Amino acid sequence: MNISGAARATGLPAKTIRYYEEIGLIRPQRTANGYRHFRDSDIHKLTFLGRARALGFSIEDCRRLLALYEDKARASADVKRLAEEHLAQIADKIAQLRGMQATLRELVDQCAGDHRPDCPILRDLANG
Amino acid sequence: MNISGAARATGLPAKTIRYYEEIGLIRPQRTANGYRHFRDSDIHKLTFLGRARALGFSIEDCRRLLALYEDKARASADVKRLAEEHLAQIADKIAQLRGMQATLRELVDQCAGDHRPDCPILRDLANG
DNA sequence: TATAGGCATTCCAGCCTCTGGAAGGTCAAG
DNA sequence: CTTGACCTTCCAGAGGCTGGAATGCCTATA
Repeated sequence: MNISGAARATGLPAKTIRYYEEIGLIRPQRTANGYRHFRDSDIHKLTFLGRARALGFSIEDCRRLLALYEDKARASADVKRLAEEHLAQIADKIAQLRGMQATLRELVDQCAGDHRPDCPILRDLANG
Repeated sequence: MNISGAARATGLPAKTIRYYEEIGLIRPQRTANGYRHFRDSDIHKLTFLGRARALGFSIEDCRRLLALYEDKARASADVKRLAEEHLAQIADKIAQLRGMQATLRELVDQCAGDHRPDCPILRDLANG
């Protein structure tokens, strides 16, 4: 399977697949003409990566997850710890966004939103 | 006031202040020796920028907000629209994070987290 | 006056994760 | 033999800083 097939099979853009090879997440073989050749195991890994990325894991976390995935003597505790740390980061981000959301929602609700210049949003940004 | 004073006054790192000048958000004067000189209006703008960034507005949004802030003939509707669009983006991000959170939480809860290799998290990543 | 230190300046590189585009090689169909 | 769809590599840019190097200025003290 060449790169466009791998892209179709995994849902990842070809550019992204090349990038993942460049940073050493996958090592597809090459055919005589220099084209990448993706085996089933490469497709599996790419799919794995796509799902892990969709769950918000960083590339470095993905690298670790992939290593655990391939290590048949892994401890599930190691996977769980990674996932829990990531969950904590997600929770942090959500909390931060909710803070912004609450503040901004309040300001927006107070703003007349008409042709006049007076604006509580700008006032708040200017004066705290 | 020189750059370290401006940094203290606004809570922004000096590096960030230089960057904001580089991209044209502020235009501090220069003294004879080439040092930046920050007037009160510059400090106000930097403070404004710091608050807008803290609410998650992009740099380009900040540029627009600053322009509206300085335009005494603005319509508050323009500010409100910007803020509402940003609110929508925040809501999108939160929804996306919550999706990840729900999925990952479920997987983590199913994982024994012990010394054995069997792991629902990896299974899910591998097989959907 | 020499020196030390703490400021300031500019410029370049890197973070993260791709994404777009240019310039060129390869392959199958007509 | 050409066309068009692939493939390759390499370079640049996105956003928003952040770190570091090399260099210059200013002030205080010995």
